[in-house]
Amino acid sequence: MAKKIKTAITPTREEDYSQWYQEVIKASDMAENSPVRGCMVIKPWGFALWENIMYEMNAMFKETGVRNTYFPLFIPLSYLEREAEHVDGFAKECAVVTHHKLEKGADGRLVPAGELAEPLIVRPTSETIIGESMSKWTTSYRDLPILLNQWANVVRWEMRTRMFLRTSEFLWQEGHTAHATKAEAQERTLQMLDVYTRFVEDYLAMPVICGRKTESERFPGADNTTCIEAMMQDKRALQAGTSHFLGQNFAKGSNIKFQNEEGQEAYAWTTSWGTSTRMIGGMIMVHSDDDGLIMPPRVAPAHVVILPIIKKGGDNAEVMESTNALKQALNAKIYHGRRVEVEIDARDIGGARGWDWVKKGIPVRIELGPKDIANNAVFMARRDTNEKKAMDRDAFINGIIDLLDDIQGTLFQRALDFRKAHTLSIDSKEKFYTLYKGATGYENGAFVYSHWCGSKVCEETIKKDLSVTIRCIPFDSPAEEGACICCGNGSKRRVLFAKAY
RNA sequence: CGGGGCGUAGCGCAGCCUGGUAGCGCGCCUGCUUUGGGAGCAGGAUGUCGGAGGUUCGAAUCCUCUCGCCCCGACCA
Repeated sequence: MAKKIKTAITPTREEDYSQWYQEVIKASDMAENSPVRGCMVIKPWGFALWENIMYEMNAMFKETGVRNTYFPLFIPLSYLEREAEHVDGFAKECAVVTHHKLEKGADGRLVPAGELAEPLIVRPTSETIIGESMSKWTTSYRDLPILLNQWANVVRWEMRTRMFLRTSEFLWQEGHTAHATKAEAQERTLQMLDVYTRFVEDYLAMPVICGRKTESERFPGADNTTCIEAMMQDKRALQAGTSHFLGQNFAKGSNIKFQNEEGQEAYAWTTSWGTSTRMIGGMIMVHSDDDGLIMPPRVAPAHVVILPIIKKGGDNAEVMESTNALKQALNAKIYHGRRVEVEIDARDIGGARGWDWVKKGIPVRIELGPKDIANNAVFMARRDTNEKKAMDRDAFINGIIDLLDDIQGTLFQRALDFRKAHTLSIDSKEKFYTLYKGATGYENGAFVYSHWCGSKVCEETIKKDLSVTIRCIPFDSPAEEGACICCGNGSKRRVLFAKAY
Protein backbone atom coordinates (compact mmCIF):
# COMPACT_ATOMS: atom_id res chain seq x y z
CA MET A 1 0.00 0.00 0.00
CA ALA A 2 1.48 3.27 -1.07
CA LYS A 3 1.34 6.31 1.15
CA LYS A 4 -2.18 7.57 1.56
CA ILE A 5 -2.77 10.89 -0.09
CA LYS A 6 -5.92 12.60 0.97
CA THR A 7 -6.44 14.95 -1.91
CA ALA A 8 -5.40 14.71 -5.53
CA ILE A 9 -4.31 18.33 -5.49
CA THR A 10 -1.77 19.81 -3.11
CA PRO A 11 -1.89 22.32 -1.66
CA THR A 12 -5.60 22.40 -0.90
CA ARG A 13 -7.74 25.47 -1.50
CA GLU A 14 -7.51 26.43 2.12
CA GLU A 15 -3.78 25.96 2.35
CA ASP A 16 -2.87 28.10 -0.65
CA TYR A 17 -5.62 29.12 -3.01
CA SER A 18 -3.53 30.53 -5.85
CA GLN A 19 -1.16 27.62 -5.80
CA TRP A 20 -4.13 25.26 -5.77
CA TYR A 21 -5.49 27.05 -8.84
CA GLN A 22 -2.24 26.55 -10.76
CA GLU A 23 -2.11 22.90 -9.78
CA VAL A 24 -5.70 22.22 -10.81
CA ILE A 25 -4.92 23.48 -14.30
CA LYS A 26 -1.74 21.47 -14.52
CA ALA A 27 -3.41 18.31 -13.23
CA SER A 28 -6.39 18.71 -15.56
CA ASP A 29 -4.12 18.84 -18.61
CA MET A 30 -6.01 21.85 -19.96
CA ALA A 31 -3.13 24.22 -20.45
CA GLU A 32 0.47 24.99 -19.67
CA ASN A 33 2.82 27.92 -19.83
CA SER A 34 4.52 28.76 -23.08
CA PRO A 35 8.10 29.91 -23.62
CA VAL A 36 6.74 33.40 -24.14
CA ARG A 37 6.15 35.43 -21.04
CA GLY A 38 2.54 35.65 -20.01
CA CYS A 39 1.22 33.46 -22.81
CA MET A 40 -0.25 30.00 -22.55
CA VAL A 41 -0.56 26.83 -24.55
CA ILE A 42 -4.13 25.56 -24.47
CA LYS A 43 -4.05 21.77 -24.74
CA PRO A 44 -6.76 19.59 -26.30
CA TRP A 45 -8.75 19.09 -23.10
CA GLY A 46 -8.81 22.83 -22.47
CA PHE A 47 -9.46 23.85 -26.03
CA ALA A 48 -12.36 21.40 -26.37
CA LEU A 49 -13.95 23.27 -23.49
CA TRP A 50 -13.40 26.59 -25.25
CA GLU A 51 -14.85 25.13 -28.46
CA ASN A 52 -18.01 24.18 -26.59
CA ILE A 53 -18.22 27.66 -25.12
CA MET A 54 -17.79 29.21 -28.57
CA TYR A 55 -20.32 26.89 -30.13
CA GLU A 56 -23.04 27.60 -27.60
CA MET A 57 -22.47 31.34 -27.32
CA ASN A 58 -22.18 31.71 -31.05
CA ALA A 59 -25.65 30.22 -31.48
CA MET A 60 -27.03 32.59 -28.86
CA PHE A 61 -25.48 35.62 -30.59
CA LYS A 62 -26.89 34.61 -33.95
CA GLU A 63 -30.35 34.27 -32.51
CA THR A 64 -30.19 37.98 -31.75
CA GLY A 65 -29.25 38.84 -35.31
CA VAL A 66 -25.51 39.17 -34.82
CA ARG A 67 -23.23 38.00 -37.64
CA ASN A 68 -19.60 36.93 -37.45
CA THR A 69 -16.77 38.77 -39.16
CA TYR A 70 -13.03 38.95 -39.04
CA PHE A 71 -10.99 42.10 -38.68
CA PRO A 72 -7.19 42.36 -38.77
CA LEU A 73 -4.87 41.61 -35.91
CA PHE A 74 -2.92 44.78 -36.72
CA ILE A 75 -4.32 48.22 -36.21
CA PRO A 76 -2.66 51.45 -37.40
CA LEU A 77 -1.25 53.24 -34.38
CA SER A 78 -3.11 56.42 -35.24
CA TYR A 79 -6.48 54.66 -34.92
CA LEU A 80 -5.96 54.20 -31.22
CA GLU A 81 -5.81 57.98 -30.86
CA ARG A 82 -9.31 58.45 -32.19
CA GLU A 83 -10.94 58.20 -28.81
CA ALA A 84 -9.17 60.04 -25.99
CA GLU A 85 -10.10 57.80 -23.08
CA HIS A 86 -9.41 54.77 -25.19
CA VAL A 87 -5.81 55.94 -25.57
CA ASP A 88 -5.39 56.35 -21.84
CA GLY A 89 -6.85 52.93 -21.20
CA PHE A 90 -4.84 50.87 -23.63
CA ALA A 91 -1.70 52.75 -24.72
CA LYS A 92 0.40 51.45 -21.86
CA GLU A 93 -0.25 47.81 -22.65
CA CYS A 94 0.00 47.68 -26.43
CA ALA A 95 2.35 45.44 -28.34
CA VAL A 96 3.75 47.54 -31.19
CA VAL A 97 4.99 46.34 -34.57
CA THR A 98 7.61 48.68 -35.96
CA HIS A 99 9.45 46.58 -38.57
CA HIS A 100 8.44 44.27 -41.36
CA LYS A 101 11.45 42.04 -41.88
CA LEU A 102 14.59 40.58 -40.41
CA GLU A 103 18.13 40.84 -41.71
CA LYS A 104 21.37 39.26 -40.65
CA GLY A 105 23.38 41.59 -38.49
CA ALA A 106 27.15 41.83 -38.19
CA ASP A 107 27.29 38.85 -35.83
CA GLY A 108 25.10 36.74 -38.11
CA ARG A 109 22.04 37.03 -35.90
CA LEU A 110 18.72 38.31 -37.13
CA VAL A 111 17.83 41.91 -36.41
CA PRO A 112 14.67 43.84 -37.27
CA ALA A 113 14.87 45.85 -40.47
CA GLY A 114 12.52 47.68 -42.76
CA GLU A 115 11.01 50.16 -40.36
CA LEU A 116 7.33 50.85 -40.97
CA ALA A 117 6.22 54.36 -41.87
CA GLU A 118 3.45 54.07 -39.32
CA PRO A 119 3.79 51.56 -36.50
CA LEU A 120 1.01 49.01 -36.08
CA ILE A 121 -0.37 47.91 -32.79
CA VAL A 122 -1.55 44.39 -32.09
CA ARG A 123 -5.23 44.77 -31.24
CA PRO A 124 -5.97 45.07 -27.55
CA THR A 125 -9.62 45.35 -28.67
CA SER A 126 -11.06 46.32 -32.03
CA GLU A 127 -13.44 49.26 -31.61
CA THR A 128 -11.34 51.56 -33.73
CA ILE A 129 -10.67 49.35 -36.71
CA ILE A 130 -14.22 48.04 -36.79
CA GLY A 131 -15.43 51.63 -36.48
CA GLU A 132 -13.39 52.46 -39.57
CA SER A 133 -15.29 49.85 -41.56
CA MET A 134 -18.62 50.82 -40.07
CA SER A 135 -18.09 54.37 -41.18
CA LYS A 136 -17.64 53.18 -44.76
CA TRP A 137 -20.69 50.95 -44.61
CA THR A 138 -23.03 53.51 -43.15
CA THR A 139 -24.58 56.24 -45.23
CA SER A 140 -28.27 55.87 -44.50
CA TYR A 141 -30.36 54.95 -41.49
CA ARG A 142 -31.34 51.97 -43.63
CA ASP A 143 -27.79 50.62 -43.20
CA LEU A 144 -28.34 50.36 -39.48
CA PRO A 145 -28.18 48.55 -37.22
CA ILE A 146 -24.90 46.81 -37.93
CA LEU A 147 -24.56 43.80 -35.63
CA LEU A 148 -21.13 42.19 -35.70
CA ASN A 149 -19.08 39.78 -33.68
CA GLN A 150 -15.68 38.23 -34.04
CA TRP A 151 -13.90 35.36 -32.31
CA ALA A 152 -10.30 36.36 -32.08
CA ASN A 153 -7.17 36.72 -30.06
CA VAL A 154 -6.10 40.01 -28.53
CA VAL A 155 -2.94 41.17 -26.80
CA ARG A 156 -2.68 43.29 -23.71
CA TRP A 157 0.82 43.50 -22.33
CA GLU A 158 0.09 42.63 -18.73
CA MET A 159 2.47 43.15 -15.86
CA ARG A 160 1.18 40.22 -13.91
CA THR A 161 -0.34 37.17 -15.56
CA ARG A 162 -2.19 34.09 -14.41
CA MET A 163 -3.36 31.20 -16.56
CA PHE A 164 -6.78 31.85 -18.08
CA LEU A 165 -7.47 34.76 -15.73
CA ARG A 166 -5.04 37.20 -17.21
CA THR A 167 -2.65 36.32 -20.00
CA SER A 168 -0.89 38.68 -22.35
CA GLU A 169 -2.58 37.09 -25.30
CA PHE A 170 -6.07 35.72 -24.82
CA LEU A 171 -8.94 34.38 -26.85
CA TRP A 172 -12.26 36.10 -26.76
CA GLN A 173 -15.27 37.22 -28.68
CA GLU A 174 -15.92 40.88 -29.21
CA GLY A 175 -19.27 42.09 -30.40
CA HIS A 176 -19.63 45.51 -32.01
CA THR A 177 -22.87 47.11 -33.01
CA ALA A 178 -23.93 50.45 -34.44
CA HIS A 179 -27.44 51.87 -34.17
CA ALA A 180 -29.45 54.81 -35.38
CA THR A 181 -30.81 55.68 -31.96
CA LYS A 182 -29.49 55.93 -28.47
CA ALA A 183 -32.30 53.85 -27.05
CA GLU A 184 -31.69 51.02 -29.47
CA ALA A 185 -27.98 50.93 -28.62
CA GLN A 186 -28.73 50.97 -24.91
CA GLU A 187 -31.20 48.16 -25.39
CA ARG A 188 -28.63 46.14 -27.29
CA THR A 189 -26.10 46.63 -24.50
CA LEU A 190 -28.50 45.07 -22.03
CA GLN A 191 -29.65 42.41 -24.44
CA MET A 192 -26.12 41.11 -24.82
CA LEU A 193 -25.48 41.27 -21.11
CA ASP A 194 -28.55 39.10 -20.76
CA VAL A 195 -27.09 36.61 -23.24
CA TYR A 196 -23.97 36.48 -21.11
CA THR A 197 -25.97 36.01 -17.96
CA ARG A 198 -27.89 33.13 -19.45
CA PHE A 199 -24.79 31.51 -20.87
CA VAL A 200 -22.71 31.77 -17.74
CA GLU A 201 -25.51 30.62 -15.46
CA ASP A 202 -27.01 27.91 -17.65
CA TYR A 203 -23.84 26.49 -19.18
CA LEU A 204 -20.98 27.31 -16.85
CA ALA A 205 -23.30 26.92 -13.85
CA MET A 206 -21.92 30.12 -12.33
CA PRO A 207 -24.46 32.39 -10.66
CA VAL A 208 -23.77 36.02 -11.48
CA ILE A 209 -24.77 39.46 -10.31
CA CYS A 210 -25.63 41.86 -13.10
CA GLY A 211 -25.08 45.54 -12.77
CA ARG A 212 -23.52 48.74 -13.94
CA LYS A 213 -19.91 49.73 -13.39
CA THR A 214 -19.00 52.94 -11.60
CA GLU A 215 -17.37 55.63 -13.67
CA SER A 216 -13.87 54.65 -12.60
CA GLU A 217 -14.39 50.99 -13.53
CA ARG A 218 -15.82 51.75 -16.94
CA PHE A 219 -14.37 50.56 -20.22
CA PRO A 220 -12.10 53.27 -21.63
CA GLY A 221 -14.29 55.27 -23.96
CA ALA A 222 -17.67 53.94 -22.81
CA ASP A 223 -20.57 55.99 -21.53
CA ASN A 224 -21.77 53.06 -19.53
CA THR A 225 -20.35 49.63 -18.79
CA THR A 226 -22.50 46.77 -17.57
CA CYS A 227 -21.13 43.53 -16.24
CA ILE A 228 -21.75 40.16 -14.70
CA GLU A 229 -19.83 39.35 -11.55
CA ALA A 230 -19.33 35.89 -10.07
CA MET A 231 -17.99 34.80 -6.69
CA MET A 232 -14.97 32.53 -6.60
CA GLN A 233 -14.39 30.10 -3.74
CA ASP A 234 -11.94 32.50 -2.12
CA LYS A 235 -14.82 34.99 -2.01
CA ARG A 236 -13.27 37.28 -4.57
CA ALA A 237 -15.27 38.58 -7.48
CA LEU A 238 -14.55 37.80 -11.08
CA GLN A 239 -15.99 39.81 -13.93
CA ALA A 240 -17.19 37.15 -16.33
CA GLY A 241 -18.42 39.41 -19.10
CA THR A 242 -18.97 43.05 -19.97
CA SER A 243 -21.26 44.94 -22.29
CA HIS A 244 -20.65 48.60 -23.08
CA PHE A 245 -22.83 51.40 -24.28
CA LEU A 246 -20.33 53.55 -26.13
CA GLY A 247 -22.60 56.50 -26.81
CA GLN A 248 -21.35 58.41 -29.83
CA ASN A 249 -17.77 58.52 -28.62
CA PHE A 250 -16.39 56.01 -31.08
CA ALA A 251 -18.82 57.03 -33.80
CA LYS A 252 -17.34 60.50 -33.64
CA GLY A 253 -13.80 59.20 -33.47
CA SER A 254 -14.33 56.88 -36.43
CA ASN A 255 -16.79 59.11 -38.25
CA ILE A 256 -19.71 56.67 -38.31
CA LYS A 257 -22.34 58.99 -39.80
CA PHE A 258 -25.59 58.48 -41.60
CA GLN A 259 -28.59 60.40 -42.88
CA ASN A 260 -31.63 59.85 -40.72
CA GLU A 261 -35.23 59.67 -41.79
CA GLU A 262 -35.46 63.43 -41.67
CA GLY A 263 -32.51 63.74 -44.03
CA GLN A 264 -30.23 65.09 -41.36
CA GLU A 265 -26.71 63.87 -40.80
CA ALA A 266 -26.25 62.07 -37.49
CA TYR A 267 -23.65 60.04 -35.65
CA ALA A 268 -24.42 56.42 -34.91
CA TRP A 269 -24.64 55.01 -31.39
CA THR A 270 -22.39 52.03 -30.79
CA THR A 271 -21.96 49.18 -28.35
CA SER A 272 -19.34 46.56 -27.70
CA TRP A 273 -19.38 43.47 -25.52
CA GLY A 274 -16.94 40.72 -24.72
CA THR A 275 -16.20 37.50 -22.93
CA SER A 276 -12.91 35.69 -22.92
CA THR A 277 -11.03 32.58 -21.93
CA ARG A 278 -11.10 34.22 -18.53
CA MET A 279 -14.49 32.57 -18.06
CA ILE A 280 -12.64 29.27 -17.94
CA GLY A 281 -10.60 30.56 -15.03
CA GLY A 282 -13.85 31.48 -13.34
CA MET A 283 -15.37 28.09 -14.01
CA ILE A 284 -12.33 26.44 -12.46
CA MET A 285 -12.43 28.60 -9.36
CA VAL A 286 -16.18 28.31 -8.83
CA HIS A 287 -16.58 24.54 -9.09
CA SER A 288 -13.33 22.70 -8.57
CA ASP A 289 -12.31 21.01 -5.33
CA ASP A 290 -9.21 19.61 -3.66
CA ASP A 291 -9.26 16.66 -6.05
CA GLY A 292 -9.03 18.94 -9.07
CA LEU A 293 -11.20 20.27 -11.84
CA ILE A 294 -14.97 19.88 -11.97
CA MET A 295 -16.65 20.69 -15.28
CA PRO A 296 -20.32 21.43 -15.76
CA PRO A 297 -21.76 18.80 -18.16
CA ARG A 298 -23.13 21.36 -20.60
CA VAL A 299 -19.65 22.54 -21.56
CA ALA A 300 -17.52 19.52 -20.64
CA PRO A 301 -15.47 18.11 -23.55
CA ALA A 302 -16.81 14.68 -22.64
CA HIS A 303 -19.53 13.64 -20.23
CA VAL A 304 -18.64 10.09 -19.32
CA VAL A 305 -15.44 8.10 -19.14
CA ILE A 306 -15.65 4.34 -19.14
CA LEU A 307 -12.89 2.54 -17.32
CA PRO A 308 -13.01 -1.11 -18.30
CA ILE A 309 -11.64 -3.46 -15.64
CA ILE A 310 -9.14 -5.43 -17.60
CA LYS A 311 -6.74 -8.18 -16.70
CA LYS A 312 -3.31 -8.14 -18.14
CA GLY A 313 -2.76 -11.22 -20.23
CA GLY A 314 -6.34 -12.29 -19.67
CA ASP A 315 -9.13 -12.40 -22.14
CA ASN A 316 -10.56 -8.90 -22.07
CA ALA A 317 -12.50 -9.21 -25.29
CA GLU A 318 -15.84 -9.46 -23.55
CA VAL A 319 -15.18 -6.46 -21.33
CA MET A 320 -13.98 -4.32 -24.23
CA GLU A 321 -16.92 -5.37 -26.36
CA SER A 322 -19.29 -4.44 -23.57
CA THR A 323 -17.43 -1.15 -23.08
CA ASN A 324 -17.76 -0.20 -26.72
CA ALA A 325 -21.42 -1.16 -26.72
CA LEU A 326 -22.03 1.05 -23.70
CA LYS A 327 -20.28 3.92 -25.40
CA GLN A 328 -22.45 3.54 -28.46
CA ALA A 329 -25.60 3.37 -26.41
CA LEU A 330 -24.61 6.59 -24.64
CA ASN A 331 -23.57 8.31 -27.87
CA ALA A 332 -27.09 7.77 -29.14
CA LYS A 333 -28.45 9.94 -26.35
CA ILE A 334 -28.75 13.66 -27.00
CA TYR A 335 -27.89 16.05 -24.19
CA HIS A 336 -29.13 19.57 -24.96
CA GLY A 337 -28.52 19.24 -28.66
CA ARG A 338 -25.18 17.55 -28.35
CA ARG A 339 -24.63 13.80 -28.23
CA VAL A 340 -23.41 12.35 -24.98
CA GLU A 341 -19.66 12.26 -25.40
CA VAL A 342 -17.83 9.25 -24.04
CA GLU A 343 -14.15 8.58 -23.45
CA ILE A 344 -12.80 5.08 -23.01
CA ASP A 345 -9.64 4.68 -20.98
CA ALA A 346 -8.39 1.11 -21.14
CA ARG A 347 -4.90 1.76 -19.83
CA ASP A 348 -3.79 -0.93 -17.42
CA ILE A 349 -2.34 1.31 -14.75
CA GLY A 350 -4.50 0.45 -11.77
CA GLY A 351 -6.29 3.07 -9.75
CA ALA A 352 -4.23 5.98 -11.03
CA ARG A 353 -6.38 5.85 -14.13
CA GLY A 354 -9.51 6.83 -12.25
CA TRP A 355 -7.73 9.71 -10.56
CA ASP A 356 -6.60 11.09 -13.90
CA TRP A 357 -10.23 11.58 -14.84
CA VAL A 358 -11.14 12.98 -11.47
CA LYS A 359 -8.49 15.63 -12.01
CA LYS A 360 -9.72 16.30 -15.53
CA GLY A 361 -13.14 17.07 -14.13
CA ILE A 362 -15.22 14.71 -16.25
CA PRO A 363 -18.76 14.62 -14.84
CA VAL A 364 -19.31 10.85 -14.72
CA ARG A 365 -16.97 7.89 -14.39
CA ILE A 366 -18.05 4.35 -15.12
CA GLU A 367 -16.18 1.23 -14.07
CA LEU A 368 -17.12 -1.79 -16.07
CA GLY A 369 -15.84 -5.26 -15.24
CA PRO A 370 -16.88 -8.89 -15.69
CA LYS A 371 -19.06 -8.85 -12.57
CA ASP A 372 -20.99 -5.82 -13.82
CA ILE A 373 -21.43 -7.39 -17.20
CA ALA A 374 -22.73 -10.59 -15.61
CA ASN A 375 -25.24 -8.54 -13.62
CA ASN A 376 -26.06 -6.14 -16.47
CA ALA A 377 -24.78 -3.39 -14.21
CA VAL A 378 -22.28 -0.53 -14.18
CA PHE A 379 -20.42 1.09 -11.31
CA MET A 380 -20.97 4.84 -11.50
CA ALA A 381 -19.17 7.73 -9.81
CA ARG A 382 -20.26 11.38 -9.95
CA ARG A 383 -17.53 13.98 -9.96
CA ASP A 384 -19.64 16.68 -8.30
CA THR A 385 -20.86 14.79 -5.22
CA ASN A 386 -18.38 11.91 -5.25
CA GLU A 387 -21.36 9.57 -5.01
CA LYS A 388 -20.46 6.05 -6.13
CA LYS A 389 -22.88 3.23 -6.69
CA ALA A 390 -23.65 0.16 -8.71
CA MET A 391 -26.49 0.77 -11.15
CA ASP A 392 -28.52 -1.26 -13.55
CA ARG A 393 -26.92 -0.76 -16.92
CA ASP A 394 -30.11 0.08 -18.79
CA ALA A 395 -31.25 2.38 -16.04
CA PHE A 396 -27.94 4.20 -16.29
CA ILE A 397 -28.17 4.56 -20.06
CA ASN A 398 -31.76 5.71 -19.96
CA GLY A 399 -31.10 8.04 -17.07
CA ILE A 400 -27.92 9.65 -18.37
CA ILE A 401 -29.59 12.85 -19.52
CA ASP A 402 -31.28 13.32 -16.16
CA LEU A 403 -28.07 12.50 -14.38
CA LEU A 404 -26.12 15.12 -16.32
CA ASP A 405 -28.84 17.68 -15.73
CA ASP A 406 -28.76 16.85 -12.06
CA ILE A 407 -25.00 17.39 -11.94
CA GLN A 408 -25.37 20.66 -13.81
CA GLY A 409 -28.07 21.75 -11.37
CA THR A 410 -26.14 20.65 -8.33
CA LEU A 411 -23.11 22.67 -9.39
CA PHE A 412 -25.16 25.79 -9.93
CA GLN A 413 -27.04 25.41 -6.67
CA ARG A 414 -23.87 24.74 -4.72
CA ALA A 415 -22.25 27.85 -6.15
CA LEU A 416 -25.36 29.90 -5.43
CA ASP A 417 -25.54 28.65 -1.85
CA PHE A 418 -21.88 29.43 -1.39
CA ARG A 419 -22.35 32.96 -2.63
CA LYS A 420 -25.37 33.49 -0.39
CA ALA A 421 -23.44 32.18 2.59
CA HIS A 422 -20.73 34.73 1.93
CA THR A 423 -22.82 37.75 1.12
CA LEU A 424 -23.48 40.42 3.72
CA SER A 425 -25.10 43.78 4.11
CA ILE A 426 -22.94 46.09 6.17
CA ASP A 427 -23.77 49.57 7.44
CA SER A 428 -20.94 50.09 9.90
CA LYS A 429 -17.68 51.40 8.53
CA GLU A 430 -15.83 49.71 11.35
CA LYS A 431 -17.35 46.32 10.54
CA PHE A 432 -16.61 46.88 6.87
CA TYR A 433 -12.96 47.62 7.56
CA THR A 434 -12.56 44.80 10.05
CA LEU A 435 -13.95 42.29 7.59
CA TYR A 436 -11.62 43.24 4.76
CA LYS A 437 -8.56 44.08 6.84
CA GLY A 438 -8.36 40.44 7.86
CA ALA A 439 -9.11 39.20 4.38
CA THR A 440 -6.27 37.23 2.85
CA GLY A 441 -5.63 33.99 1.02
CA TYR A 442 -8.69 31.78 0.98
CA GLU A 443 -10.69 34.10 3.19
CA ASN A 444 -11.05 37.17 1.09
CA GLY A 445 -13.96 38.54 2.98
CA ALA A 446 -17.30 38.41 1.25
CA PHE A 447 -19.62 40.10 -1.17
CA VAL A 448 -20.78 43.12 0.76
CA TYR A 449 -23.78 45.29 -0.01
CA SER A 450 -23.22 48.72 1.44
CA HIS A 451 -24.36 52.23 0.78
CA TRP A 452 -22.25 54.51 -1.35
CA CYS A 453 -22.75 58.20 -1.86
CA GLY A 454 -21.53 58.13 -5.44
CA SER A 455 -18.31 60.02 -4.82
CA LYS A 456 -15.15 58.96 -6.57
CA VAL A 457 -13.16 59.96 -3.50
CA CYS A 458 -14.95 57.46 -1.27
CA GLU A 459 -14.54 54.74 -3.87
CA GLU A 460 -10.83 55.42 -4.10
CA THR A 461 -10.37 55.61 -0.36
CA ILE A 462 -11.80 52.16 0.11
CA LYS A 463 -9.78 50.80 -2.75
CA LYS A 464 -6.61 52.26 -1.32
CA ASP A 465 -7.29 51.18 2.24
CA LEU A 466 -8.59 47.70 1.61
CA SER A 467 -8.03 46.72 -2.05
CA VAL A 468 -11.80 46.45 -2.19
CA THR A 469 -13.67 47.83 -5.17
CA ILE A 470 -17.23 48.46 -6.18
CA ARG A 471 -17.88 45.52 -8.45
CA CYS A 472 -21.10 46.96 -9.72
CA ILE A 473 -24.24 48.85 -8.95
CA PRO A 474 -26.58 45.87 -9.16
CA PHE A 475 -29.66 46.26 -11.34
CA ASP A 476 -31.79 44.63 -8.67
CA SER A 477 -30.51 46.80 -5.86
CA PRO A 478 -33.67 48.44 -4.51
CA ALA A 479 -34.02 52.14 -3.81
CA GLU A 480 -33.19 52.54 -0.14
CA GLU A 481 -32.08 55.53 1.88
CA GLY A 482 -28.85 55.08 3.77
CA ALA A 483 -25.46 56.48 4.72
CA CYS A 484 -22.31 56.03 2.62
CA ILE A 485 -20.09 53.35 4.15
CA CYS A 486 -17.09 55.63 3.72
CA CYS A 487 -18.15 59.23 4.38
CA GLY A 488 -21.60 58.83 5.92
CA ASN A 489 -23.31 61.11 3.45
CA GLY A 490 -26.69 60.26 2.03
CA SER A 491 -27.05 57.35 -0.38
CA LYS A 492 -30.02 56.06 -2.33
CA ARG A 493 -29.01 52.46 -2.84
CA ARG A 494 -26.54 49.78 -1.93
CA VAL A 495 -23.70 48.75 -4.24
CA LEU A 496 -21.69 45.55 -4.36
CA PHE A 497 -18.23 45.64 -2.80
CA ALA A 498 -15.64 42.87 -3.05
CA LYS A 499 -12.04 42.09 -3.65
CA ALA A 500 -11.65 41.30 -7.29
CA TYR A 501 -9.57 39.36 -9.80
C1' C B 1 6.86 48.23 -13.36
C1' G B 2 8.60 48.19 -7.59
C1' G B 3 9.51 44.49 -3.35
C1' G B 4 10.26 39.23 -2.15
C1' G B 5 10.89 33.95 -3.47
C1' C B 6 12.33 30.29 -7.10
C1' G B 7 14.35 27.80 -11.84
C1' U B 8 18.42 20.65 -11.08
C1' A B 9 14.85 14.03 -15.27
C1' G B 10 7.74 14.31 -17.25
C1' C B 11 6.15 16.04 -11.87
C1' G B 12 7.82 17.20 -6.74
C1' C B 13 12.48 18.01 -4.53
C1' A B 14 17.83 17.34 -2.23
C1' G B 15 22.81 18.84 -3.47
C1' C B 16 25.03 24.95 -3.67
C1' C B 17 27.13 27.90 2.25
C1' U B 18 32.65 24.88 2.54
C1' G B 19 33.83 24.13 -6.43
C1' G B 20 36.04 17.90 -8.00
C1' U B 21 31.67 16.81 -13.13
C1' A B 22 24.43 14.79 -10.21
C1' G B 23 20.91 12.23 -6.61
C1' C B 24 15.96 10.94 -4.15
C1' G B 25 10.49 10.12 -4.42
C1' C B 26 6.57 9.68 -7.88
C1' G B 27 5.88 8.82 -13.02
C1' C B 28 7.96 6.17 -17.48
C1' C B 29 10.08 1.26 -19.93
C1' U B 30 10.93 -4.39 -19.29
C1' G B 31 9.87 -8.92 -16.61
C1' C B 32 7.36 -11.64 -12.83
C1' U B 33 3.49 -11.38 -9.16
C1' U B 34 -1.08 -8.83 -8.38
C1' U B 35 -6.03 -7.09 -9.87
C1' G B 36 -13.28 -3.67 -8.42
C1' G B 37 -8.63 0.33 -7.48
C1' G B 38 -4.30 6.01 -6.75
C1' A B 39 -0.44 -2.24 -6.35
C1' G B 40 4.40 -5.48 -4.92
C1' C B 41 9.32 -7.17 -6.23
C1' A B 42 13.44 -7.00 -9.60
C1' G B 43 15.89 -4.67 -13.52
C1' G B 44 16.22 -0.22 -16.80
C1' A B 45 15.97 4.60 -19.52
C1' U B 46 15.83 9.88 -19.14
C1' G B 47 19.35 15.77 -17.28
C1' U B 48 23.77 20.40 -22.41
C1' C B 49 21.61 21.50 -13.43
C1' G B 50 16.74 28.03 -17.40
C1' G B 51 20.32 30.79 -20.90
C1' A B 52 24.93 33.73 -21.91
C1' G B 53 29.45 35.49 -20.25
C1' G B 54 33.32 35.48 -16.40
C1' U B 55 36.70 33.48 -12.27
C1' U B 56 39.21 28.61 -11.94
C1' C B 57 43.25 23.07 -13.64
C1' G B 58 38.01 22.16 -12.76
C1' A B 59 31.42 25.45 -11.92
C1' A B 60 24.76 22.87 -10.56
C1' U B 61 27.89 25.17 -6.67
C1' C B 62 31.43 31.56 -6.82
C1' C B 63 30.66 36.52 -9.82
C1' U B 64 27.98 39.46 -13.74
C1' C B 65 24.16 39.85 -17.10
C1' U B 66 19.78 37.82 -19.05
C1' C B 67 15.08 34.87 -19.65
C1' G B 68 11.04 32.61 -17.26
C1' C B 69 7.77 31.21 -13.12
C1' C B 70 5.29 32.19 -8.26
C1' C B 71 3.71 35.67 -4.25
C1' C B 72 2.68 40.93 -2.55
C1' G B 73 1.77 45.88 -4.54
C1' A B 74 0.43 49.38 -8.67
C1' C B 75 -2.41 48.23 -13.43
C1' C B 76 -5.93 45.35 -15.77
C1' A B 77 -11.06 41.19 -19.06
